[in-house]
Parts: sequence; C-alpha cells; structure tokens
Amino acid sequence: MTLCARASKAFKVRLPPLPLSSSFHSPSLPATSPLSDTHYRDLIFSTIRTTPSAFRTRDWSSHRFRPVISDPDLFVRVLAQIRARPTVALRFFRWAEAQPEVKRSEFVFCVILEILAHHNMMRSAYWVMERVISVDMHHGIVDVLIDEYVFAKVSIKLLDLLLWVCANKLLVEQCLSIFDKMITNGLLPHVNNCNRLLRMLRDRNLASRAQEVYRRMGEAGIKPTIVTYNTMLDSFCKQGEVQQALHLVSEMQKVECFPNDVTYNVLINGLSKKGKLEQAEGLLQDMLKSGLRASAYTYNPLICGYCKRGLLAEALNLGEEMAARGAAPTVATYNSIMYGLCKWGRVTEARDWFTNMLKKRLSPDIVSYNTLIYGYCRLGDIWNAFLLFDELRRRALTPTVITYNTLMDGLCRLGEFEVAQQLKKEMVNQGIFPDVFTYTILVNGYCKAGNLSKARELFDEMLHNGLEPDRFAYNTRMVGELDLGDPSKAFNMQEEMLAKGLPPDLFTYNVFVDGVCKLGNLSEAYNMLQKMVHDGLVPDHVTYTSIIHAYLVSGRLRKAREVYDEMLSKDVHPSVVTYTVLIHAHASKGRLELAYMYFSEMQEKRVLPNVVTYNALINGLCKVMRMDQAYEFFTHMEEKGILPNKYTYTILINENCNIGNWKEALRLYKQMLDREIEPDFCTHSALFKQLDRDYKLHAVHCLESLILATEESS
DNA sequence: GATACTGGTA
Repeated sequence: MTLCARASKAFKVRLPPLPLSSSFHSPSLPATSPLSDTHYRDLIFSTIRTTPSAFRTRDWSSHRFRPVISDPDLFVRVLAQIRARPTVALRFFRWAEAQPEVKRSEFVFCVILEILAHHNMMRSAYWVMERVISVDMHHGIVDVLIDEYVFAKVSIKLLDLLLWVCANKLLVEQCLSIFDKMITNGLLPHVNNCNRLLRMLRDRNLASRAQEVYRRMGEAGIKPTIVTYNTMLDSFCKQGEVQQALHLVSEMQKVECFPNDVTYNVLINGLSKKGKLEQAEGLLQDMLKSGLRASAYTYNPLICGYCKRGLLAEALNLGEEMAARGAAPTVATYNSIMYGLCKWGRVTEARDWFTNMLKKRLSPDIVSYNTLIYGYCRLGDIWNAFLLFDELRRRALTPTVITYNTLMDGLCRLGEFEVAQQLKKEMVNQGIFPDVFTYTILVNGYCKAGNLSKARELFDEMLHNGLEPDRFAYNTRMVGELDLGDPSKAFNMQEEMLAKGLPPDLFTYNVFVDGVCKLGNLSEAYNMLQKMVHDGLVPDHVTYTSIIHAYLVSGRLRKAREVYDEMLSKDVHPSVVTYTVLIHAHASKGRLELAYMYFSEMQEKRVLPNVVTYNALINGLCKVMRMDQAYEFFTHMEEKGILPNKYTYTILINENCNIGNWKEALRLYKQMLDREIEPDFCTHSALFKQLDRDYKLHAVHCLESLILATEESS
C-alpha cells in the first residue's frame, strides 16, 4: 500500500479494526522490547483501542508511544484512530513536534489539520499551518489537499487557511502558487483571501499581477467585494494610473457595488499624489454630498498634496475644515504640515507645529522626527539634525533607513563625506542595511564634490550588495559621467537601463540634454528634444532651460531668446531658473533693458525671484557701475525676506574695491561676518586685489598685531 | 478584510 493510498483511507474511511495481538494490553512495556516492528505496531493500535486512557495521558514517552512519531506512516494511522478526540490528537501532535526524533510527512500534517478543521478548531489549525510553513512542507500539503484525499469542503477550508497564514507572513509567491492551484482545480478560495493576496501584490508594486489575479477571480466566479475593488483601486493609484482606477469605479457600479468612504479616500489620495488637487477636492465634495463622512484619511492626502506644492495656506485651510467637520488631526496631519514647512526652508515654524502636537498629547512618531531632521539638513544645520537624532532615541523610537539616509544627505551637502561613511557603518551595526537611496545619496554627493572615482566605487558596491539601481540611481550616476568622466559610459548606462525595462523618462532626457549642452553639442541637444517627443514625453521647463542656458553661455543671446519664445508657445512655464539664466546672461553682457524686462515678466507671472536672480541683477549693475541701482536691489531683496549670500557680498565688495571704495568694501565684509556668512577665496581675492596700493600698510599692521597677539597668548 | 505622513536625480 502506498502512503497516499493509506492516507486516503485514513481520511475518508474508518480504519478497519486492527488485530488484537498478544496479551500485552498494558502500555507500560519494558524499555527494550524484543518485539518485531509489526508486533510493535499492533501493540500500539491495540493499546489505543483498548486502553484509551493510556493515550489520554500527557506522558506519551513513558508509555512507549515514542516510536510512533519517528514513523510518519504509523503517526498518520495513530492520529486517524483518535480523530474523534481532537484535543488529545492535538496534544499528542504538539508533544511530537517538540521531540527531536519526530519525522514529519505531508500526511501527518494533513491528518491533524483535517481533524482540527472537522471540529472547527481553526486557531489550532492555524498554529499547525505555521509549523507546516516553517518546515517548508506547504507545497506537499497543497498537492495532497488538492488531490482529493479529503473532502473538497475541508480541502477548501484548509487551503484557505494556508493562504491566510502565507498572506500574514507576506509569502507572496507561495500565495500566488496556492491561488493558482486552487483555481485550476476548481477549489475557489474565499474572497477575503483573494483580497489579502491583492493587497500584497499592491504593496510590492506588482500591479499587473494583481490585475491578473483579479481577472482570474472573475473568470472563476469569485464575486469581488467592496474591499476587492478598493484594493484594486489603490493598486492602480499607486501606479499613477488614476484613469484606470476611475474606469474600475464605473465597472463596480455596474454590478451594484457602490463606492464607500474608503473608495473615495483611495481616489482622493491617488489624485492628490498626481498633483490633481482640484479634482481631488471635487471628489471630496461628491463624497460629502452622498452623505459619507470625511476623515483624516480623506483630508491628509489633500493637505499633504498642498504642502508639497508649497501652498501652505490652502493646506492649513483644509486642516481647519477638517477640524470643523469633527475629524481630528492625526500625527500624519501634523507630519504633512511640518514637511510642507521644512521643504520650503521654514523649519522653525515646523518646530512650532511639533510643539503644538505635543501639547495636543499626540506622540510624534519616527516620521515626525525624520521630517524635522530633513528640514534641518536642507538648511545645512546638521547640528540640530543630530540633536533630534539623539532625542528620538530617548523617546524610545528607532531610527529607520530614512533617518540615516536623510542625515547622510545632509552631511554630503556639507562635504562631510567621512562622517557620512561613518554613519553608513553605524547603520549596518544597528542592523539597518543601506538601500538604493543610501547609495544614490552618496554617489550624488561624491559627484557634486567632483570625486567621480569614489562615486563609481559606491555604485559598484551597491550592485555588489545585490541592490537593483532604479531610475534615480542611474540618472545620478549618468550625470556624474557626463559632467566629470566619460560621456560614452553614460550612454552605455542608458542602454543598460533600457534593457532592464527602465525606458528613459523626462529626468533621463533632461540629464542628457543638459549633458550634451555642456559638451557644446547644441545640435545633438535638439536631436534629443525630437527623440523625447517621439517617445511620447513632453519637454518641460528644465529641458528648455538647459538649451537656453547653452545658447547663453555660448554668447548666442538672440538664439536663446528664440528658444525661450518657442517654450512659451508650447505652453511650458518658465521657472525661476529659466528667468535667472536669462537675466544673468543679459545683465552681464550689459543688456540691462532686457534683463529688467525678464525680471518684471517673471514677477507678473508670479515666479518668485531668489537670491541667485538678485545676484545676477546686482552683478550686471555693478559691471556698468550703476552702484546706486545695485544697492537698491540689495535693499529690495532684504525687504522681501531674501537674504544676501556670500556671492551677493562678493559681487558688491569686488566692485567697491574696483572703484577704490575700500571703506565700503570693509563695511560689507564686516556685515557678512556679523551675519555669519562664510567668505570664500573669491571674497578674499576681491578684497585684496587692490592691496598693493593704499592699504598695503594696513595689511602689514594687521599682520603685526596678529603676530603680537599670538606671542602674548603663548 | 481596504485608505493618510518621512529620504535620493536634471
């Protein structure tokens, strides 16, 4: 008799009565039994049948049942024999599982599972199923259950249970395979388990496989629930396919499944992430009209969307509306607002919100801390960032890979590469492994610092660690090669990306357009522009700005203006960078009337000038020695809350030195020091270039007093 | 059973 056949009997048919052999009824046998195997088995069965109490006791080892568990075949039969007493069977099974000599087979598991399922002891069955997975026998179990060794009803129950356990353990491949086998064999999994599977696929960005599962559910006749639809909608939204999501909404309504609050929340989230905030607000109105309650899940994505776009006022309005509707702000609401403030450099205000959150007795989570750390890092305030890093640990929060990455980015921006690398070591010591973000941050940092070899080394380390570079990682690396190294390497990498299913996106094209522009190959840049349009991508303000910039640096101002006009005609909105490069080039070539024109145009279009824009203007004015106007802009910018930086001061110091206005140059120099703006080599050479004239003596005195001061202190 | 917030590229 094969094992399968035996098991089949064990499940479906009562075992035939076993012969009562010999007079050994007592379970207390001598330690060494001279009996043969067959006799021994008979003995055990007879004991079970005639002395049930012997089996009921927990002390199976002393009752000589130990051999049962090292013989799966025997084990199956013993379990089948006591199938009417599930608690005893379970206890025996648990005891067996704890014994080192236990030998398992699919059938042992199937019998105990079948007994438990039959008696509706699903909690215990769950535990058994976990054992099944931990000893990697689930494939065998699935096959046994599907091959009709137990009644279909029980099979489905157990397979559903297995799906559930696998889903809880996030074993996506296992789930897919069980789902597949069940459907193929006409055993329909419960819709809840299908939903769990869909959720897992969504979480792993396997949207197309989710669609496949959804399709097969439909074909097999598993009726989707509102949860199925909501999960699918979220999966589409996560891929940015909001249109497909909206299509599914009409599909679900056709089968009389109507959107609920979660449906709306998912769609509002999807639209907000795409930046379609007006449409998202429209849905919010629809939702309220149909009598559904808006919650933090509804408002937070919208608030977050507005914050990311820099529309803080709108975000705060929504926050008030939300509170007025009785939806209390959550930690995530605060986190979104803090992020919005941090992104725009307003970390002090973000800190105030953090304090407010504490006052409202909401506990900041790791996201709150990551957000504030991000804010400080962006401002170059690594000190406060590290203070928060300490504080979060005192609150018993654990830093995540995001915490480390944010800090490392902050360090790289300050050129503190050694500390960044040290932090990378520390995170590994803490059991947190660098991810693609970590490496992209470091590669970017080293590229920006001009250290291409270190950048290459880290990129290779990432590959060596089995990490799959994404678009960001490739784009970053390609910028490095285009700017510092070997453009052909960059082109090869683009091929590599394509082969990996990463077709060039807007960023990739912009990287290359800018790269070939910098190499002076403007016609090639135009070719690329055509190619990207051919690929269905729309050149944006960055693409155009690169080309405009290239014409400007090559001195072809008229051609640059033509490209600018083309950009406007294509309805691409110029950015502050577009205007700034135009202003810079025209102002520094003495074409101030055009520079002014661009400056007023940008303000009409509500594109806010930044410190670089003002520097460009001040620079142009200084060059034609219109110092009074230069100073006017210097005052203007401060009034608008745009603080001059070291370039602003250097430009003004330089021109004051040129015209021999040494006192004014010194005053500016002092002011910049007072404002803790670090002068650089250019500032100093501007200051000292006239030294060989009147103020050489001053410098000598200065040096002497320095020497004296040193001698006194030593 | 389903939904929100944090890090890297031009």
